[in-house]
Amino acid sequence: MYRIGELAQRYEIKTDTLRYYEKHGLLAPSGRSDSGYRLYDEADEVKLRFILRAKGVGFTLAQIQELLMIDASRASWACQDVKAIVENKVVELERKMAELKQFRDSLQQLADACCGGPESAEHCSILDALEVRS
Amino acid sequence: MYRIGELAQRYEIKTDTLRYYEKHGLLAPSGRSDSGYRLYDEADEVKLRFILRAKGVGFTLAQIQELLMIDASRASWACQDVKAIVENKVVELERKMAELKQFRDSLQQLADACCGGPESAEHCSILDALEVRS
DNA sequence: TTTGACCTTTGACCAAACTCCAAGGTTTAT
DNA sequence: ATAAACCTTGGAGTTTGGTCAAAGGTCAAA
Repeated sequence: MYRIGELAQRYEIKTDTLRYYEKHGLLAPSGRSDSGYRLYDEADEVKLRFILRAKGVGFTLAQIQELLMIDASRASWACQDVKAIVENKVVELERKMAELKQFRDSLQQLADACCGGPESAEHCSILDALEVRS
Repeated sequence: MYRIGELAQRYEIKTDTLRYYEKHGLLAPSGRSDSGYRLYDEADEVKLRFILRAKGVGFTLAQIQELLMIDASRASWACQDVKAIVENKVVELERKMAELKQFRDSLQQLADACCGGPESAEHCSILDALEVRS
């Protein structure tokens, strides 16, 4: 069982952030010490990792909370419902990936076309690079 | 030349958002009518599309402003500098894409493994799905 | 010429996701 | 036994990115 400071330090977040997650129903410590200190266990840590990864790929805390609640109560859901929700998220992620890929390809083409020398970048327009390709 | 309402409507944003972008140095209309109405031209629209696309792939307005300023003053930059900046952005985008891909693959595997039937989803854990694969 | 749909500005307000502060209790090392 | 480094709560403040409202000016159609 870890105290809040240890968990925060290991994931490079503030203790305040963990308290914020608790307050907003995302991650409650599984216990408290006699003196009232929050105590987190391995399962809490798994949940935290999930939260941080999901946040990293652009989900809002509200969306993450939804996923966590589905997961926590999955015994009372039907497989087909969970599958549908997960497949929706997959579609959402793929849309995001496609957007990112287009953006990257455009910038990559600009970088490739740019001589990279010491002369003026007059013709290296970032706006133009992102304009043409749909 | 379009007025603020027309441009806003075409990009499904609020007129207030365009005024906000102007106030924060992202997009100023290229002119004003006699009566003081903002007038946007084709180049402003290109810039707006850039802003919306960049925002769509997760850049903050501050980062977008930076790119716009580099673009606007590129005549006074060296090719190598612009190329370096653009290549940095490409790396950033690729990191994001890799994260997204991992997340999607994990969820996809859960969806694939899930029977999708009417029985309890006890064994379809979203947290578990995202846990193992690094 | 007046009604309705536009536009202007200033300034307040909002939600999300933290982040900090104050006042105090706990633990641990010396 | 006392200082340093933790922890508690409650509440206030911050940043980002808008969004709304008030009070008024403009313009086109009937």
